[in-house]
Amino acid sequence: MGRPRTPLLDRQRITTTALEIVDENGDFSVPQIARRLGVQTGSVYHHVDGRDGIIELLRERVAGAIDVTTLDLRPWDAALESWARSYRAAFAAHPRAIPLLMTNPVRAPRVLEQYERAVVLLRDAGFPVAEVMPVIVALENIVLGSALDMAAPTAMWEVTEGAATPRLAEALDAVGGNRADRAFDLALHGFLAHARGRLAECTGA
Amino acid sequence: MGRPRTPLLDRQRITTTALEIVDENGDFSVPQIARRLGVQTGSVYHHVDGRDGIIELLRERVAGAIDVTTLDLRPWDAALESWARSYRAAFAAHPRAIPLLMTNPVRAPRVLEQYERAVVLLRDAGFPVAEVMPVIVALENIVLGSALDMAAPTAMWEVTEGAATPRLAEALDAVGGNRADRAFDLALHGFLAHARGRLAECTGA
DNA sequence: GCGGAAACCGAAAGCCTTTAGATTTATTGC
DNA sequence: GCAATAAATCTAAAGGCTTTCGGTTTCCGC
Repeated sequence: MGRPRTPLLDRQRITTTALEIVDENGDFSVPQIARRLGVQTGSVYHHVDGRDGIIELLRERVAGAIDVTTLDLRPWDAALESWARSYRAAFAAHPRAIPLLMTNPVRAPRVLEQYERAVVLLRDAGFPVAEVMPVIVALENIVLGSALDMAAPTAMWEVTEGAATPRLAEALDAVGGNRADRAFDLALHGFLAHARGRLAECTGA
Repeated sequence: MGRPRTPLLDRQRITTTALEIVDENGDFSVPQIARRLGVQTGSVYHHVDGRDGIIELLRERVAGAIDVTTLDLRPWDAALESWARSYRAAFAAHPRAIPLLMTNPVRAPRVLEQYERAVVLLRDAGFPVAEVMPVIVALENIVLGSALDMAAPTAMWEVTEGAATPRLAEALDAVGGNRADRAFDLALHGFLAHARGRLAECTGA
């Protein structure tokens, strides 16, 4: 059959289709993508660096939804909070993709720049050099832990029936449907309050 | 060949071998397990409910290392902190297994009981019913986010070379080799301080 | 002792990932 | 304009994985 007059595939369409399939099934395979695009499996490999390459594209696509402008906000804690919320929202938009994306770092320079800017933000705010990375990583732990919770609700939520855990069932009933959001808010606010305190110690003393 | 005089397989040995392989390779397959145990692939399926069943066994095995007695400690915040540390340490002992374990809830009753006890702990301490689950889930987010960080260091740690992010490189140099631990401590202490404050508001007002 | 259950083997179906060569079309240099 | 090269697709195949099924031998209760 040879080369078609107008290309049937490109990285963008492959990425979009893969994300579609992941949103539906929680996973994808190269043959599935090829079938949806009306193409043979092998053809996909001419545009993409294997299955892992597709995952990398998904990671960039999802991370691309993070709002970069949040890091321009002031004061620093408002910027950090907005960034964390936008970060989490980007993953929340594709919860079933999270397990695929979480296990490898984001390599896109676009994301690395955000970390660079976060460092500058905290240094300018008065944090000592050695304190900056712990703050950023801690925030990231909260964001990713919460994102993971949205993708893989940890146990119990479905096992409430078991009469072996009555108090747990009680506590679960008492929370609305927004348990994930409330937990995230709690962890985020707690962390920011603590960070403000540390900064006051450093600059005030 | 038929049934052997002494069984060659059991769930325990399968679990141990699977964990070994995961520790080495970050993943496992049923044929790999069979080869190590000198057995045909199909035989494994007589002891285990498929590949997913093996993952469930791994999850129970790893979670089994969580120290249950920590929840007996008082006051409540000491108990919570010890529990979180033990929880994290259990996963940290097998970092490469984390991606496999994180994406599904733990179904083992042994773990569910821990949540029941955590609920009782917080209720007794004075937390209102509706506040209990957010506190537990938030703590869990921090623990799992931090565990994930140990398994999949988020970007940058290896990409420091790029001169495009000088301030980031600077901040990275300023932290010792314990970045993951320091971030976890920061998030944990921040969260506990916040929780103590919330409790004071509830009981004091 | 006998019948059924248990534990293993061998083999096969069906999926996936990845690579290689063949074929046709586009592009580029002259 | 033409020849050489590059690009995009197909066909085909190797090799791995998961899971199931039937056959064979051994154990256990009665």
